[in-house]
Amino acid sequence: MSETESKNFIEQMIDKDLAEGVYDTVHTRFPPEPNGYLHIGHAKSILLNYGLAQKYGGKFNMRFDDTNPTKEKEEFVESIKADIAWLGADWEDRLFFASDYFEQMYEGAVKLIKKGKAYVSDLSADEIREYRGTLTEPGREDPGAGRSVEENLKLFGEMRDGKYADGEKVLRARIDMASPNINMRDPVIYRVAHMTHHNTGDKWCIYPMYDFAHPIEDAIEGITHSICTLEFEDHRPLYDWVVRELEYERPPRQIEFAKLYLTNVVTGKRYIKKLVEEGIVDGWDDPRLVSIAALRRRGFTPESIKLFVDLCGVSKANSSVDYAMLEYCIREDLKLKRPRMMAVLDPVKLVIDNYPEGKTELLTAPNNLENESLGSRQIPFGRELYIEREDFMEEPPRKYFRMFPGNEVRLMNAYFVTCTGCVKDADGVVTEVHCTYDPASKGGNSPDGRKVKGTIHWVPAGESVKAEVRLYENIIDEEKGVYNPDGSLNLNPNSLKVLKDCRLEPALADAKAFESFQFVRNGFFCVDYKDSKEGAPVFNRIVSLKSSFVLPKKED
RNA sequence: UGGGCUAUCGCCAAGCGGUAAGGCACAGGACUUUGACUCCUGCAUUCGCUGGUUCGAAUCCAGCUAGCCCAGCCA
Repeated sequence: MSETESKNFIEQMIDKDLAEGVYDTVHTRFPPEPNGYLHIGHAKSILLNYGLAQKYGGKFNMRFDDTNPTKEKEEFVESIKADIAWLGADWEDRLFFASDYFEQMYEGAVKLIKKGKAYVSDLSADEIREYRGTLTEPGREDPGAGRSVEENLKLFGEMRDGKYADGEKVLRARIDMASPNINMRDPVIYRVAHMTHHNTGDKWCIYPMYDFAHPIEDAIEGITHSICTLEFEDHRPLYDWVVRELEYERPPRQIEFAKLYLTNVVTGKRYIKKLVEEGIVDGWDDPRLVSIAALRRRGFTPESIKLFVDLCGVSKANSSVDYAMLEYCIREDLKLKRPRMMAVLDPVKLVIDNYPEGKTELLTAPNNLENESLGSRQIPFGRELYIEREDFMEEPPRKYFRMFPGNEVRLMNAYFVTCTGCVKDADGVVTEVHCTYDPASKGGNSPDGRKVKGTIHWVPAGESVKAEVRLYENIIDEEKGVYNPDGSLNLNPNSLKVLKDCRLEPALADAKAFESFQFVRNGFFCVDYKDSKEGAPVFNRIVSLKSSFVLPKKED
């Protein structure tokens, strides 16, 4: 970090810890439960934790918080690892599973029992809820709280040995049933669950709860700063209680920050599930979603997501970041990196009447004017081309600089042409635009120094490749907001537009899956990996340009 | 309504007692082989509200108000 940049509140806390000698290093971790796919919100946490370790010359661990086998699956372990690696967070050789610490957690629980700080309860889940009291009334003591250390030890051992059915007994921490913080009212720290665990198989039938397991996981790994989201603030006293009672030296410190929310996108798992099940989207990686896999498929880069997360900042204020900020980040990242190619999304034929019939020539086009290192390519040019339908108007509005009868424009990287008219079908739809060219203006400049106001893109009619292009918009209706009054989603009926008759310049025919390009005036596009195998590639629009789709306003 | 947390421009966000950074968005203008990009310019006499302390307050104190989180044998 540069000296001039301000530090976020977490960095300030770390600086203080380091200065006071509370810790002499920084060790962070990202601890997802393998119960679903990662999304943009997780990216913030991943990049924050990884970035902190980097800035302070410390370490970053990857850890699966797999303490509840009823929710977890192996497939999520793999997808999460892939997403984090793609984002560029490197855990080196430190990939851990909370379930690998079950023995130590068990020993910790035994230690608590021996200290009189934990006891076995016979209460049912419903009874525990009743005994816990409410937000305004204190709880009552659990009948099991009176058991002796010996009896607790024996019972807990029997829980481990499988003597009890699910829900029959739990282990509770003895803290304070009257605490105003409900998390401190003798929280359950172990429950019975006869179930096969993805990692430990059938070795265990009791599993630790998050509040007990997490601080132990952090302490075992030597984590210094355990960064989590705001909803765990109330759990911090319990976190501190666990590491204190278990007498860890240099216990980790929990720090909470606000989750990242984005405007006009669906992040709720149950809503995404519904969209997938109802076939509204084509899976958890549908480009309209903001899962890491969806963003990747759409063509977002790890760099753009890093930029985005950095621009959003870190604070404790709940907030929702404008989607436009994400769009800015991908444009910013790609604009100098990727070639600018010509692709006509809505083609109409352009005939150059004074260009020799049968003649073709190769014209040279720079791949990116702002980045010479991207080189150049050759494009075949001939008498018949395709241009964008919106680039011709028989009766143009004011300030329209493109094709209209009598007007001269530049065909990008090619020649000046003067529009002479058009041909229409019986319904009045333009089927051909006609023009004449100035052979002296090859390359796009006239030797006599005359200027044109408009430049339009084109592809050769004969040698262009036909392709499908998918334009994605937010799946949520931006005007109406995310939810309907009844709680259902406000879907945007135009969230996906498929253009089947697009024409690309020949060089685009060989584009590979995930490869991205700038289409002149139409934005940034990426080859969809799911459809890249057969025939011409299918392009997903990553993001459009800021305003080039807007036709001139009708003025005067 | 018990406890915890938050409140600075349309959206994020610095600021930590010395007189409101920055980014996104937006609006003008210049430039342009696309109207994009780039480049200029503009954009909070005011920091949820009300009092108080102080020479001086977004920053300290008090009292309000609003929003978020907590009563899983989820994480």
